[in-house]
Amino acid sequence: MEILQTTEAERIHAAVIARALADPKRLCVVERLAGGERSVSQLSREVGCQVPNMSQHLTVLRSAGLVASRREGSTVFYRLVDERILDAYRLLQQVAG
Amino acid sequence: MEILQTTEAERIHAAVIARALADPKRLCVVERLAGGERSVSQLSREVGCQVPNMSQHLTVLRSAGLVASRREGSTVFYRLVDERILDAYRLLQQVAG
DNA sequence: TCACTACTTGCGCAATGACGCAAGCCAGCG
DNA sequence: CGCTGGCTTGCGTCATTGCGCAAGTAGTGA
Repeated sequence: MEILQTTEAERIHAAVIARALADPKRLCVVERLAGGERSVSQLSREVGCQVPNMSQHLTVLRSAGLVASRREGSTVFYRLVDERILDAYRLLQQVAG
Repeated sequence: MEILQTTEAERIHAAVIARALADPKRLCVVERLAGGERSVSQLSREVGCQVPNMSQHLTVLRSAGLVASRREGSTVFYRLVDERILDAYRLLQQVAG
């Protein structure tokens, strides 16, 4: 089965991804973005937190490379960068189940 | 594709799993355990940390339900509970790559 | 320019996490 | 018994995280 990675740098990078997914609200964001891009205010309403807090969560997700943003007028839309994030999330759920 | 989960409890549970994987040393432990069960002292040697520290990391992994332990004499062996953890880890690496 | 909306950033606080070190626990052995 | 090896637990410290609130920035339109 294996070929699990070797270098410390790779482990650190994977840990950053895991850390980004290690919060219920951020997982909720991922769920929403699975349905297409959303603005910050839209996400903060749907997830149920204040806009500054949502902005911070999105910063975490973006610096982990999981989401990207696009500006349209004064509105910023976020989207998932890689569909495999959803596969990873699903696996987490399965292991959790 | 979706049907990503709905309830807050499920998200919290998935977040606990992600948090358990959100540390390079714990990922290293997962890698080692992919090759079969290991004792605490063995893991602490291979991963490169002190035994008490390793014990704590293993506690985190166990309370997330990712590993289980077995006692043989005075030695405690840990093993992976679910092979899908490795799939999840591999996906994290792929997204990271 | 002014006002308004949308978002980001800074700050302070309480909570959590990782680590080292010391102490405790438990099984096996003399 | 005590002693030793293998683990766990407790404690103190320092860094990080999530959050609320206030302030700052940027685009839009009157």
